[in-house]
Amino acid sequence: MPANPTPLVRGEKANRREQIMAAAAELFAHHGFHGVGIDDIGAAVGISGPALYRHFRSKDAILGEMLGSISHYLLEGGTARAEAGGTPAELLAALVRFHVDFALDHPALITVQERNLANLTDSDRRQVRALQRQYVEVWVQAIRAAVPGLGERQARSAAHAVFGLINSTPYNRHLGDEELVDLLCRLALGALSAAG
Amino acid sequence: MPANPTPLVRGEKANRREQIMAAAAELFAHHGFHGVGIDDIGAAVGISGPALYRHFRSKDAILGEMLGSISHYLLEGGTARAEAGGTPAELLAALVRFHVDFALDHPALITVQERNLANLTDSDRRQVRALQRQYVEVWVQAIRAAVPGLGERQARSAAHAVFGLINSTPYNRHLGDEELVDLLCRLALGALSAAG
DNA sequence: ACCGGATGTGAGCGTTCGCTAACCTGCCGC
DNA sequence: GCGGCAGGTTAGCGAACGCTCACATCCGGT
Repeated sequence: MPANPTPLVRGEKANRREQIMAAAAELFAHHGFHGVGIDDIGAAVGISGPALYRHFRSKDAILGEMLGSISHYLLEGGTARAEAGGTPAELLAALVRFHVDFALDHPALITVQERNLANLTDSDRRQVRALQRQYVEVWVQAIRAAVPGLGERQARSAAHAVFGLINSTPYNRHLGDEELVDLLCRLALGALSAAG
Repeated sequence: MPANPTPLVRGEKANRREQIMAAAAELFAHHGFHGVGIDDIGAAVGISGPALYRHFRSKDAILGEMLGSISHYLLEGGTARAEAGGTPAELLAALVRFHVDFALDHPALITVQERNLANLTDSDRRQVRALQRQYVEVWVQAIRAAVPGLGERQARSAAHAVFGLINSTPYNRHLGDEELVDLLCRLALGALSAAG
């Protein structure tokens, strides 16, 4: 039945961990970390219950790796744009666009990252927090460069607010993707330019 | 020991339900609905475990009443301002200010309302959703009146985005209350005025 | 041909959860 | 001053949870 047997199957097997993480993200986003059982996650990828422990050390480890890779991706993308050069306004627009794209491409991940930080192991939470702080710092620098007359703390608050603005939309899609990206970018940049 | 014995004590007893709801809100906001046990809530108000069932029918009922009263309060405050008259810009500013005040006065409530809708009973969720829809509608009308050239769906998305902006800040308070209220109002109105 | 590691299953463990039951206590109205 | 009710306690039930274990299966390399 499968047209291209080995490579696709092999690909699927190698991607089991990511497949599990994607399913878990969806479930965590909808019901919360403690509202999802090991069996639910297993069922969502077609295996059942304890088979997950062939791929992850624990349920906490799934969340830990999920949030870890998200914050890593965001920080990397943010610093890359910061180092790319351009005017302050261009950099800010690039950061906004980057974050918006991520939020709309991975609504479940953004939701989990926003809501389930407190459910991490202590050590996982420390790591994720550190990455998040660095990411916020990239934004703070960009905001202060583009919007004159803003203190560091005000810029930090504004950054968090803009994250909230962007992250809130994933599950409220009344608009087409293209139009929504455009609207969110305008809203975010409009907010920031009114901050000074 | 108590200075004014009867009235205060009686007041406290009459307020037991609200006292429980306030403690539960804090716990739900931090750990998620399923991450909080009946015993945790009891301990937070100085009684232990099953005594809660003298005041609430179930754990779900606590969340249900909590989210119900929040959405009721928001809708009431929103419609009151909508009916108060004034220019479209003034109305929008009043709505923003109202929502910001609520978010900063009751950070835990706003957080729970944002994150734990899915944990409600089906019937509770229907009721809360209905109230929320009406509240959003108040905003949609106000936004379209104040910002020309915005379709209904764009206005709805913008409203959700602004809720996200405002609701995100409760636990990120680097600024004093006064300054934060001011900043959030400017950000929200700046975002909306850039939406057109 | 066969062995070994990777992957999955089902049973079942100890714990925790939401909730009920039975009982106790102090206060208010008669 | 006493009876009843509001509000609290502890014990414990049944279910669900995270996780381990012993065992089955499949598949690639020698």
